[in-house]
Amino acid sequence: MAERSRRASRPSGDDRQEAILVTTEALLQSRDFDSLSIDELAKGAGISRPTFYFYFASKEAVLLALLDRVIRQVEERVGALPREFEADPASAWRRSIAVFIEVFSEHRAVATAAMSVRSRNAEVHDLWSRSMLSWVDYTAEVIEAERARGAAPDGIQARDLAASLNLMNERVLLAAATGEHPAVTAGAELDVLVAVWVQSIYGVISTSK
Amino acid sequence: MAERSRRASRPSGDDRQEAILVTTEALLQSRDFDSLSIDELAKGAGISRPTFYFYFASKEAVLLALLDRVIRQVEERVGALPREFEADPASAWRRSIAVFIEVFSEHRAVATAAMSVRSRNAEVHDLWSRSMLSWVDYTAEVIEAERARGAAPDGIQARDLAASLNLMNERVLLAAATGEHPAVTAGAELDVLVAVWVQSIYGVISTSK
DNA sequence: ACTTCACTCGACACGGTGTTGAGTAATTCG
DNA sequence: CGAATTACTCAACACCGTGTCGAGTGAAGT
Repeated sequence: MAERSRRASRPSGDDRQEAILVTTEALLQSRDFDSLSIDELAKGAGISRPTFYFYFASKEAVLLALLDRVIRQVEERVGALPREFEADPASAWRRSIAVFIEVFSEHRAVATAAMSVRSRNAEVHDLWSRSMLSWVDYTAEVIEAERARGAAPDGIQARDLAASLNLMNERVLLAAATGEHPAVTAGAELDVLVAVWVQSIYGVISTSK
Repeated sequence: MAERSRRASRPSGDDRQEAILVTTEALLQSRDFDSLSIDELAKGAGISRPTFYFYFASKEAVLLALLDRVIRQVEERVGALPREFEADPASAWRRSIAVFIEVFSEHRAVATAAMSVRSRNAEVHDLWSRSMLSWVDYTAEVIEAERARGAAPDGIQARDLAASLNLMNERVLLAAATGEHPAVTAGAELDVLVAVWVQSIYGVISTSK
């Protein structure tokens, strides 16, 4: 929108804003979000602390901007996926879940920082909530469609199932990203998650005692 | 162990320690853990801020003590449960999961505070991790036993499945406790979680296209 | 009686946050 | 072209919460 700086003696505002974002994500690779001081982010971007406040209201606001980019990326990639569950449902679910895993691990630092800040910061919480909500909606919709066409058996509320599965993914991927214990075997996350999803959406209990 | 205070003019150390714990859990009912200052906890227990440090090294240490009690309670109650999966596996799983839900909601405030602090505090993180680990171990053991006796079909690693399911429970219950969105329909948590557990442990995919 | 031990707090130093107010360099406008 | 405006910058300050230090106090043990 803005036609900017044609050879400015000091870097333009957009550059500095970007520099703050880049510095923050870089520092986040090796450091805890909480341990970052605004002074560090400012210094990293080549500005003073007060100047930082010209661009962002707080370090949480920086994280919010970073998280927003990551979420947009997931949305883009998930949106680009074909919605074909008829032929091979397991593969279709697998493709969707794979997108999360990819983006989550590409931006591990931002994702884990966001998860840890979520409980204290309303904006981060809301942004994440809203995305989760849209993924849960999508999941519930597909489950209902699968039940309608007879591919999946009826059971608990589709929306509750969808919420549980999505929350499971969030937590399992977070555990994997931070190297927590317990966690799913490294590298097996996709297989394991898909197995639970498919099992609980399409599975029936074998009554053979 | 210690034979204490027979009529002391000032309250005994144990009383004050307890007062800090009580005050903290009380404040946590209505307030964010982060928003609590040590001064408030001290004032609430009728002591000065420096005196607080005589009893606890930080407010995180108070939370750690509180969390420890909650975890012990879960362990006690789960340990008291009969381990009889043969006759009615679904009910057996349901009983175990129900214990978590009960204790979790009885001490909602402590549980949610602990979850939000976990990422910043190694001791809280480790304490919780250790408990999760023991629950995952137990779950994996039972799954393997169920597979061995032919009640459950083989599938992904029992330990990975156990980890995923336990992490799902943690996250779903946290979402419920904090009134997040998305969350499972209030009151339906137990049914939903049991459904997913049973389905993914015992279920087989209906191959009827 | 004096020593020791458990406990208490006033006062301080420190570190991080957010704001204020004065300044400078490009840009726009008459 | 020169003046006003806009965009940006930072030194300095006020504030708040943390953690520590060192001097106390009173009960219990010897």
